[in-house]
Amino acid sequence: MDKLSGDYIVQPVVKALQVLEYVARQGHMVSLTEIAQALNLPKTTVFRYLQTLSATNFLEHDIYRDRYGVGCKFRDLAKVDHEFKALRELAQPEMRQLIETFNETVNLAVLADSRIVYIDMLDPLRPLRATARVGHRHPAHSTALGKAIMAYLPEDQIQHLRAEPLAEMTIKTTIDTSTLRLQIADVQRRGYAVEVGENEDGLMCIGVPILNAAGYPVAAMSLSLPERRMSPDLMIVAANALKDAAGRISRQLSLTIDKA
Amino acid sequence: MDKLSGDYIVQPVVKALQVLEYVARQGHMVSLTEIAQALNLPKTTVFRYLQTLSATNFLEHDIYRDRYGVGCKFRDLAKVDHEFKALRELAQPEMRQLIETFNETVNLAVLADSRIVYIDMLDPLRPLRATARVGHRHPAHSTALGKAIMAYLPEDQIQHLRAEPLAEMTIKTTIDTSTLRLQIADVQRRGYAVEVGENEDGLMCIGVPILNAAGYPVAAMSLSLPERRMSPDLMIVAANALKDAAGRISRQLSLTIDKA
DNA sequence: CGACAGGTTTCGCGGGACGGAACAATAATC
DNA sequence: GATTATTGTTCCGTCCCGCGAAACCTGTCG
Repeated sequence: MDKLSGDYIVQPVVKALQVLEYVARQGHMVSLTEIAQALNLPKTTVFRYLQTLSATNFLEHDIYRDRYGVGCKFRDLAKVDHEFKALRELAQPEMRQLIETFNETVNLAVLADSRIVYIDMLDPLRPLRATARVGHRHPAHSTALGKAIMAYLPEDQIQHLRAEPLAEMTIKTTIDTSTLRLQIADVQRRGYAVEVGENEDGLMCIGVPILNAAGYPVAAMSLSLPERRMSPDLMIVAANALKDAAGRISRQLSLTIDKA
Repeated sequence: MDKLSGDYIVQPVVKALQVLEYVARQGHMVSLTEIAQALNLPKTTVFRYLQTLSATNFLEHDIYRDRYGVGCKFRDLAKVDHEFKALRELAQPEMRQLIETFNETVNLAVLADSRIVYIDMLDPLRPLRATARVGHRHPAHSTALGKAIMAYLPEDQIQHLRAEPLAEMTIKTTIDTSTLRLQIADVQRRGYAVEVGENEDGLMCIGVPILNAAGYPVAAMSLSLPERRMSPDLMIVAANALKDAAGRISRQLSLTIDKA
């Protein structure tokens, strides 16, 4: 009971989490009284927490035998977290390798609400570098990351992404849907996406998708650098390096993640 | 806001869980203000929940960049739950098969605090049947389930189990440590454990271990029946059926559970 | 039928959760 | 480097609501 009683510690939350923990550790459904005795809490109090935890689906209440077990919300969150963690950990060594090879910013992103979200990033120690940060969002159509993911999405989901008009990030941003469609076809053929100054002036990006076992693009990885530092040779080398790295990540993901 | 406002719903808990959920779903570390805005809650309130969730290790606080992510306690619980769930689901069909074949009680149990805990159970529809229920505990040394697990435990852990004197459940209970040692050697040789009237008078039990990929006995499965219904023939058949079933479960467990 | 265990409801009290506002620390901008 | 903006932390008074003892209900067993 050291740090669990500070000024900013909310007691109901602490106790409810104790209940949650106790239930999860038992491995079988448990009764109200058992929990109350094990945690030295009044029956009434535990009852309220169980109601609350069940209402939020963190616990599940078997009404018939009045027992409580772990609920679907908890399992959902655990799964989501597990997958993100696996993705980031598998991508990490590949990203290190890439930044070491090219000395340019390497990004990892996923699609959320029709936009891409950066979930990891490695910056070189150079003065000039990309300005995006982990957690920032950009439109899918103006980034190589977004184009890479879109190219491997089922047709109906692509449609959905173009429901609202395409935002114009810079003068070069592709805002015409039929042009975008052609670009996506290119990505499908080549296996990587390129964007030059469409998202931020003077910056370009090469992006590749990371696929799960079912071939669905769960994420994308990119190399981001100033236009002036690009050359045709570098483009080929970088695109291939990215494709190889993403392929390795995809393959390992399929092994790690539960199919269920 | 339907069932989240009933009489027995504790508001602080509901809101803290919303914070937890939001953080888990982002896939990257997030800031206080971002959470507060996303959930339409006052900064101060979110601050308190974050402190509380961090203090309990459900969240992790990166002090350097003031960002919050999923914590180790949450991941621990998720892992424990996942393993129990996998065990129960893989064992289920085998247990069904066994009860169909023998029409006697089938038990699934794990070791906790030097005692075995029943985590699943299938009863036949016969009048005479075992009285234990899911969640009940018995001493390890007086049950076939416990002996089966002990026989596959590393030596130092077996020692630990015999630290306190062996409780005498019935007149037949093995309370002599050297006798117990001989029984365990038998189990190691045969691959299954037998107990007759040691835990409850008139009842006997045949138990087999379920091993994980490392060969550690994570659980045990047993067939439990009245002594009078047993015969030498039945013993052989049942022991083999149990060993086969447990082997299949063990093998599938190794595939399902993350090695990490 | 009476006793008992386990879950649910009631109710009055008082602590502590609440959140606005002030403050501090850090980052961004010029 | 000065200034502004942004974000995290602390303070404090209000009042709500979380608390828990006790009463109540329900099903089970001897």
